Amino acid sequence: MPELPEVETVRRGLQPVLEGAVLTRVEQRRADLRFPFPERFVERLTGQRVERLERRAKYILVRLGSGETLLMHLGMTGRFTVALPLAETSVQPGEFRHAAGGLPAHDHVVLHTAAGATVTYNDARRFGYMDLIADAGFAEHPLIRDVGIEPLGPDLTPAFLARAARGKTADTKAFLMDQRIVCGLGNIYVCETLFRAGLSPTRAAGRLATSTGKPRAGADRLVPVIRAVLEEAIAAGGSTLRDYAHTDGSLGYFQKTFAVYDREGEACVRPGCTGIVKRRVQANRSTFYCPNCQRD
DNA sequence: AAAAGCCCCTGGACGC
DNA sequence: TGCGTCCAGGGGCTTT
Repeated sequence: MPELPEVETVRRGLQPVLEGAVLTRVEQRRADLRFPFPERFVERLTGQRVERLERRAKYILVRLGSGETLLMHLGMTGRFTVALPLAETSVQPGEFRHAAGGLPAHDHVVLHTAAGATVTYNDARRFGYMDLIADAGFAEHPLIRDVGIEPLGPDLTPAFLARAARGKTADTKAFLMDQRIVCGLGNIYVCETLFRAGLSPTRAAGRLATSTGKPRAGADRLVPVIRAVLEEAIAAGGSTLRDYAHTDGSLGYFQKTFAVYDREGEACVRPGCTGIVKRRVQANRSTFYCPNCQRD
């Protein structure tokens, strides 16, 4: 379920366990996820100190003492389980399924720290992946090079959106989903953003800009809405995470009710609106929207 | 170059 | 209870 807010929530959950930790043992239980693991994956991680945990787009970046960075993408079903040294405090965020043979199903990578904690990566569909990238030249790496601006940073402005959208005939939904322009938004938050901004998902992206690339009203509305949607989701995930870190282990990510996502057939939540949320398919993904609030 | 399709993979929900 | 179908928050690759 990882879009930017979920990835950031996971990063914050892993941070107290991994930052400053030394990886004493690493288990890699299969040769590939979406892509093959890099050469000598286990050897290059074992013995390393984790300097910092960062996030870029939907990637979690583990900065290592060796001058390499472990890059992790969660795909659709990637999850981490953290087990702390004391049995009483061990927590298992998310479901913990066991295969018939004994080993938990789909636990592909396990990191053991010198302090006795374990961090387990579980990914049923294996759309996630991991890579090890030298810090020198990191920005030019193919996985990083073409990633667009961070939506919560200073680069997201109406002028930026207008310049990027100018002349584009693709619909606004595809424009916001495109990680090369603004990163971090996925299907849920694009639907929520378009609803809150009152923009039709099928509207041509080029209409965010004038013919000379200056922002029009849609671009002005999108910027604060994108920020608000993501920040609210992070705040909700963060509160869930505090519970998980200190008490019963009931993480399961951020579960908030959405305004339109997965609400086909339900009444629009906007006060006074009599619209019914519709679902349509764009680029093989479901789009949820209110045909009344998002006419154009 | 941009846009549209297809594909990767497993599991859960649902209908019969 | 079992089986078939559809759907899922990711994005890369190929075709047009």
